[in-house]
Amino acid sequence: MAPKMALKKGDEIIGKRKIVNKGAWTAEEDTKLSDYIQKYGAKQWKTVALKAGVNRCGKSCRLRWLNYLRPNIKRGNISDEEEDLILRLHKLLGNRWSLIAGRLPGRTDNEIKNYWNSHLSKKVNHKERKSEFPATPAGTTPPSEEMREENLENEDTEINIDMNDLFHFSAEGTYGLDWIDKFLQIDEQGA
DNA sequence: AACGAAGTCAACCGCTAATTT
DNA sequence: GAAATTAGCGGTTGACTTCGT
Repeated sequence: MAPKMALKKGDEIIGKRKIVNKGAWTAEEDTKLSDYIQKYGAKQWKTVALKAGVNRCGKSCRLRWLNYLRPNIKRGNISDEEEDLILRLHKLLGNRWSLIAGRLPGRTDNEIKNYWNSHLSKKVNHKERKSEFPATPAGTTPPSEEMREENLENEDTEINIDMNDLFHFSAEGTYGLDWIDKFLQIDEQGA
């Protein structure tokens, strides 16, 4: 009698058969997937999933490879420059995480998204709330040093640019990211 | 030390767009 | 041109960790 296959939490089961693993990837699965992709390339994720021997769906393999296993990936320690770039690009593009990640070599859309949700969105909300309380009228308590610094920072990140121009520009040209470069150049000059 | 709340992040889900048949 | 398949994206979830009481 064949031994029962151990089920981990989250494994998907149809009937009495274990179909695909779910949840956190093990080191063994990572190795198998990396080895397969290095040999045969990262294309046709369904095939990769089947042949790499990881018992995962193609989607899961793709995500794991793109976000953690592929070469030249950077993890953690987002620098001030990167953070500044994320803030500016988000101001311009909104939640277009893959586009933003495309401007940050080695960073993934998932990491940028997580970083935004756990760090930057709070910062931005904090600043926005502060800016709802403008200059104190004469005779009342002047703004604190901290608040004045916040205001200066807000001025620094103010974007003095006609967005219609930018989108018109992007529509005229190719679908490349030249227009974002243009935007960033203008933004840097303004800062 | 124990517990709950809050924060973080890896992974999944559902949807759309792009590509293939 | 239509249908099926695959790839990619953004939102959300849930496990784990850290912090405060």
